[in-house]
Amino acid sequence: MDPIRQSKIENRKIPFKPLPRSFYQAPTLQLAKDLLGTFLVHRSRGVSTIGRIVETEAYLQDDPACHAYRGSTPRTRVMFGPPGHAYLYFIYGMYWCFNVVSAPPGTGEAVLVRALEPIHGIEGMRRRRAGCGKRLSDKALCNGPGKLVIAMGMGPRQNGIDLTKPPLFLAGRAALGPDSFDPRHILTGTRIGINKAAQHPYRFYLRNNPFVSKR
DNA sequence: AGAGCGATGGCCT
DNA sequence: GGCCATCGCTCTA
Repeated sequence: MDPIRQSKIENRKIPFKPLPRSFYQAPTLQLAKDLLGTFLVHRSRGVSTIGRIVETEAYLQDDPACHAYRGSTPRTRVMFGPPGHAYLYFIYGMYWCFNVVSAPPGTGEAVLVRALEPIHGIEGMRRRRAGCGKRLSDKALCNGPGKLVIAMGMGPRQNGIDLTKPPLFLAGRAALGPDSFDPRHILTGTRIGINKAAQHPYRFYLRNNPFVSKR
């Protein structure tokens, strides 16, 4: 995004409104595509951090790669709850990953959010992501599931919370105005970093988008 | 540009 | 005890 447009977005009063519960009632594979182009908004201590979703992965109940494949456990309990809630899990002893719970209660499915385009609160993102002391580029802030959780100021506290109201919610594709999204730009591929059921085309991302984790 | 690898700790069998 | 929906660094090209 060009710097002029960027500063306009940074300066405007935040008009973003939460999507309703009905948005999350689509089948999980459909929801994974519907989430592309929507805005993840986190309001914390009076400031908003916003990223636009550019890459997702679907995890289905009958899918061996899905955490819920073997049924509900203490960790996966929220995946079996109502759709439109946050599921965050701890991975590799270091990182948290953010999912949108989908499917009706009793069915354990979710969509992993893998990458965001930074939209608002970018300097805050850079501060939270600056572990090594180097200044990260905008492209490097949210191009991975562990990275975006850090950049957005999220963590285990958000596990299980309702995404249809602040402080953490999604806003529709039109939030920046009409024509800011073209569904024909959605590409499909295989999921990243898994071994089981690796052949399923359950990854979705935007063509030529510089903020996805991997082309 | 891409392969290899260590860090690090919870979860589940 | 093995696995893991990751990341950042180093080494080779």
